[in-house]
Formats: sequence, structure tokens, C-alpha cells
Amino acid sequence: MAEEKTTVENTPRTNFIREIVDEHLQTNRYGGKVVTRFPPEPNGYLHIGHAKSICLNFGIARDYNGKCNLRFDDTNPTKEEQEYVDSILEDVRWLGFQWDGLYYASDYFEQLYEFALRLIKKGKAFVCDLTADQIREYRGTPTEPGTESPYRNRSVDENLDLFTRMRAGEFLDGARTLRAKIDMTSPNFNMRDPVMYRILRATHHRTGDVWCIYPTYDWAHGQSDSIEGITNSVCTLEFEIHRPLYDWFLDELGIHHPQQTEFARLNLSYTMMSKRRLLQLVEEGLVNSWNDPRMPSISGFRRRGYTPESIRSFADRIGVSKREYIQDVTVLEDCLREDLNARAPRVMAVLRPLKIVIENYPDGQAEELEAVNNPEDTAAGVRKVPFSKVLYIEQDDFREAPPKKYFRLSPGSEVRLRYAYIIKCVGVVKDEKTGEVIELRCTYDPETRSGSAQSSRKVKSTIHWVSATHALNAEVRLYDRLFTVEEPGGEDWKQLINPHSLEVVKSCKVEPSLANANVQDRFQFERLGYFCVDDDSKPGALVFNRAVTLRDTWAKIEKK
RNA sequence: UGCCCCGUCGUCUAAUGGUAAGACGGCAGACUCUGGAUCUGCUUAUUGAGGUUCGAAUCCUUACGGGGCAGCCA
Repeated sequence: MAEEKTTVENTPRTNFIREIVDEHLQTNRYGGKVVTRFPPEPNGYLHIGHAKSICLNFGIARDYNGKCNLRFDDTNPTKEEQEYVDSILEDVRWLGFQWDGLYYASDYFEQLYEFALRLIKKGKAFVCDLTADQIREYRGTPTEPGTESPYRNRSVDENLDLFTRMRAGEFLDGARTLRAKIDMTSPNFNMRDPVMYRILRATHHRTGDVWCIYPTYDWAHGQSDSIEGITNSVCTLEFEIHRPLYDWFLDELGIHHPQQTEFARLNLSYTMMSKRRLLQLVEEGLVNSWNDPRMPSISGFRRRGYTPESIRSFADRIGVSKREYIQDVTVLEDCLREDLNARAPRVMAVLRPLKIVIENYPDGQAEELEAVNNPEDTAAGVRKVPFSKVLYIEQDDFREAPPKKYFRLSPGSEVRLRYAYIIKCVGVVKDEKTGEVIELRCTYDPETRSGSAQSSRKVKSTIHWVSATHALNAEVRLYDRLFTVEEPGGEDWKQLINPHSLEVVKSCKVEPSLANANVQDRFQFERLGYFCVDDDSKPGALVFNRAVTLRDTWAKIEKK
């Protein structure tokens, strides 16, 4: 039965898969046990789509007091690598899940072989000498039934002999296969005598060169589920048509029979989710690495500054169904904002500095002003921020000719400097040659210091700033969506890559409290967004990634 | 045009024969020392046609639309 939820972000609504579990419990189909599994193939890095599956499978195990295994579906040695195994392990853990069993389909190769022998003896599998091309021809078409292989009726003894010799390495790669004997006239191609084993001399990342025959997905998956006592084998829609075969193998073997259930995979707007194409992005240098913060990989999101909580919350919010869909990426972004709004310390940082001089502030004077670390969390406390005569503000917070509804600084106008004083712009210094504004002359009102008795005077807006002499330099990497269209696809998908997906801004100025920030620390840069210390960051050479912007009402107004 | 799956606000998800609900987005407004956060209001949906029923998003039939399936990939 469902347990009480323990955390705020993990309050999943029910879904049709949980309802199936409920039904199993009610009918006692699996003796009250709930066992799921997450079965990645180690041929690439995990992405946000996998996160949906991970949260689903591990979430069910958690909420039903069951178990969830992590099992690598490593039946194709030509594509799989230890590097991927390692990254998957790390990503699942980072997402906050602990597997009950850690298994590999390759652990079961011997058992699978025994099972195959059983089917052969039952007359339900045979060794076929047809080539790959011939098998395809014999398979028929959607409207025409297939043709039975001429090798279909070999004797059990001959099949046993041949299959043993396949394993022993007596035949060339691709020379023979072991096939299930089902029904070449089935409207479901998967039932037209599907291949169970192929001869393949490739070094497996775990079993090395011990095997030269490898089980296919269909043959390995269900039986692996059965061996582990899985009750609910949850997979994506494309395996729906494989379910009759999944069931057939288990029934013929007469072993524990999990329930396969399919759900719609995650598609995110403006995001590429194809593993193959993500690999291409990396290999062709279109992004810097698998964990490039623009990548939808778990490691990419991690580096960018996403929290495991936000991703879990996302998985809960989007739900599970059988309907193919494209999820709006803004939902994911909102999940991050929601999480970081509650937790991230606030800090002041100026991305594109504009120097201002407070003319009536004493030369050489500095004072420490108190700033709130997180207005959403009083326990986060306060810190001191240095203030002095020369400051930097955001270039964007000044307009010489302010448009309507522009509340910030302009010649003659007043704004509050966050946690400091109200200032007035009294002069604009421009570069003689370019006409560019290079400095602002301002005055401050000493009566308006934040927190003081007379500080309640209202001005239209409050802007962030840093003290020029105290500020730290930093590099900030601004990310935008990797693709320019909602649904990047088709053959020319690479043309759809957003040329502005990364903007590196050097010579940013950040408040001195950031001196000791560590890699992966996350902050809200007030009025700008949430930022995360990048892997490349070093003391004295800070590098931040923008994980997500704040909601920007002004940007909307100005767009109109 | 063989078989299988799926059609609910712009986008997702819910409603399990009994008032079509929530989230994100959008649009207004309130509040605010973050144009942040928060709060309020508004917007908009059951693919069509038949049928069963007192009553249908839900069950049946059918049409239409979308997706999938002919790897010795998973």
C-alpha cells in the first residue's frame, strides 16, 4: 500500500501504472511484492528522459515499500562501454535514488543459455542458417505473411548440437542464429520467428571474450526481469508491440512472469532527446562534452546548476501516460526556480558593469551594509556587503532615454541601491569618440540608508550593485536553449542549433562574499537568475553558469 | 492502407457512468528595498457522427487525426 510521502517535492499523483500496481496488490497477483527496475543500455549518457523513467520506477518502489533494481541491459558489446556504466551509476545516485540490486544482463548469460536449451528441447527454438538478408526477405511485409525458414524443422538433437557449436565458436559471425519457433503469419513481426542469439565476436565490457554468441534484447530482457523477480516491467511505448513476445517466452519457459507496461517517453520542447544525435553533438564538437550545460543529459543539467530535487519535482508534475507528447520546457525551468527560490542564497553580481561615482560620498570611505541572504528563509541569516564611493551597476539598469514604464536609472531619476541608499543620476560621462556611456555621476541621500529611520522613502525601483574596490572578477556563462525550434528534428536538425545558446561574459563583478564559493554551489544573483559555480571555476578565477533566469516582467513589457 | 497504440484548455496531467479540475504558459490587478517571490482574477478543452443510459470525456460502433511496427539495435 502507498506510504505517506515524506518530502515536499515528492508527492506524485497516481498514474495508470501505479493503478496497475494497486490492482496487482488487490488481486494478490505477486504475493504483495512490488519490484521494479531501471534497465539502461550503457551506450550513452543518461538524459532527462531517463530521469522520468528513473523517478517512475524508483518512485513506485519507494512508495509501495518495494524494491527497484538498476540493471544494465548490456547485450550488445559493440556499442557498450564501461565509461557509460560509470556515468549512469553516478547520475542515478545524484538524482537521489539507491538501487536495491545492481545487476547486468550479462550476469545472466549462462542462465539465458540454459533457458534457450530448454526451448530447443521443447521444440520451440531452432538454429537457422539464413543470412540476415534472407531472414528479412522471409519475414514478409505488413500485408503479407512471412515464409518459414527451410531450417525450421531441424530435429531437436541437431538444434542442440548446432547451438552448442555456435557457443563453442565453430561458426563465422552471422553464419547462424537461434530463433524462436512461433508464427511466420503473425500480423506482429516480433512473433515471426524472432532471433534469440546472434554470433558476434566482440569484446564485451564485462565478459570479455568468453562469449561469441549474444542474446537479443527480446530474449534477454524478459528473462532477466523474471530472474530478478520483477513484478512490474515498465518501458516506453516502442516496446508495446514486443509485449506478446515478452509474454510468449515467459509462458513457454513457465517461469515468473512480470507485467510489462508501456508509457510515453518524455519529449521536451527545444530539446534534442535522441541518444544517437546527442552523441553526434558531442563527437562533432557542436557542444563541448556530454556534460556541457546545454546538453539535456543528467550530467549537463547537474553542471548547469539543476538540483536533483527540481528534476524529481518535474517528473512528478508531468505525470505518466500513454499519449505521445511534447512537454513545454518552461515547466522544467519553473521547477528549478521553485526549488532554488526557497534555498539559494542571494548575492549581488553585475554582469555588464557600468561605473558610477557617488559624488557626495567621502573619498576613501567604506561601510558594511547588512544584506538578507534569503528572504524566503530567515534561517539563512544576513551578511555584510561593502559600499563605497565608486560602484558598478548593470549597464542595462541605465537608459539615457528611458522608454515608457522604465523604472530604473536615467538622467535626473532616482533609484534605490539594494540594501544601501537612494541615489540620483546627475551626470553622464561618454566616450568622446564612440559616444558610449562609460560612467555615471550620481549623488546619494544619506538619510535613506536601508534600515534607518528615514529609509522609508519610496522610489520606483531597486537595483543591484557592487563596490568597485571590493568586487571580485568573474566569468559568467549565459545559456539559452540549444535549438531554435520547439521540435528539432528531420535530416537538417543541425541547422536548427541556436547560435546564441552560449554567451560567455568575462569581467563580471561579483560581491566579495563569493570568494569562497565551491564548484556546484548555487546562488541567486539578485534580479538576474540562478547561477551555479562551474567545474572550471578556481579560487581567484570564478566561473558561473546561469542555470535559469528569474521571471523577467520587464523583458515582456519591453518586447511589446 | 495489415496489425497495434493514442485523441481533454496553447502545453501537460486529472476526472475511473454523476458539477470537466490542477499545473505551466498567456492576460489583468494587488503587494514588494529583487520589474524576484507571494496573492487575486480572467482566458481556453472532452476530434466528428451514431448508439447504450435517467445521465457519457468515460461504455459500444464508426469516421477522422496522430504515432508505432518489416535490426542478427535497445
